[in-house]
Amino acid sequence: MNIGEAAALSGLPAKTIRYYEEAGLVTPAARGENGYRRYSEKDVHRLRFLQRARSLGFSIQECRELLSLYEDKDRASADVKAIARHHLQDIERKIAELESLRGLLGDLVARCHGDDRPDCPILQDLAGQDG
Amino acid sequence: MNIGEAAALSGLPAKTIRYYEEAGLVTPAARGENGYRRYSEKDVHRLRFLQRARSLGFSIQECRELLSLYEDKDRASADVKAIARHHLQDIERKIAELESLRGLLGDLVARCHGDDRPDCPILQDLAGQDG
DNA sequence: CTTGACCTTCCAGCGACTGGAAGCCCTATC
DNA sequence: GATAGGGCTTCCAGTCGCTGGAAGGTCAAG
Repeated sequence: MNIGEAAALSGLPAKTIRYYEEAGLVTPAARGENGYRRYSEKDVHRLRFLQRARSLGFSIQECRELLSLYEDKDRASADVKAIARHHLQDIERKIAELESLRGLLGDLVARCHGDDRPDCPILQDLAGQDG
Repeated sequence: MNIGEAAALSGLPAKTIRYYEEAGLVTPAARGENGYRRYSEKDVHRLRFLQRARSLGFSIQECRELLSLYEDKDRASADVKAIARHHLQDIERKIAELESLRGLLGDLVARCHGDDRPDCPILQDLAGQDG
């Protein structure tokens, strides 16, 4: 099949599939005489794997590692788990950061009366509590 | 003062200050005869404002708007609040996304025994529940 | 007079795409 | 046969907010 169909089946834009190819994640099975990329069912499976892994927030590099573990029938599940746990910690760190921001910002927003007068605790905070 | 001192006082790297200048956020009061940027106390105040706003996660564009409201003594606090609330919603959306990921991924990690055997619920999920 | 810290500009790269231009291929219709 | 349209190709540029580095000018201290 051509890239369009592979895109439809994998849920990835054709542009992204080409980008993944450049990044060394998926190489189409062959090229047609016209130069078109031709994908096999196996390629589409790989693309779907990538689609899912990316939607879980794994980086391109992590996807590479996950794919290679996936292909390795002698892998240790511990290796997969290590990658996933690392990513999970990353997510938790980001959540903590964002929650801290939400706290700070939520407080400022709550304290700003938000009318047509100029005085504003948000700007006061940004300006260093003095203006 | 030169850029180095302004950097130390504002908490921003000199490189970042130059970048903000290019982005039209801060223009140094003047240039010395040697071509060096010269910053006033007011400039440093502005830089600190930016430092604080960026640390709260406001985008460069939002910083631009916040600064212009800050300079405008006839501003309505409602305008400031609108920007902040918009940003807050953005943060909350991101938190929700990350929490969803944390749920999915945490579940997979918990279900993976993580030993030297190859079978792994994480890879199974990525591959579409079929291996 | 040299060393070293500081400053200048410009260019490149990060991550993961995304948009667009220029051009070839293929099919269908007139 | 001409034309229109869609899909495919490549390559380049832009996104966001910096950050690193190269090449060079400036300045104060020893």
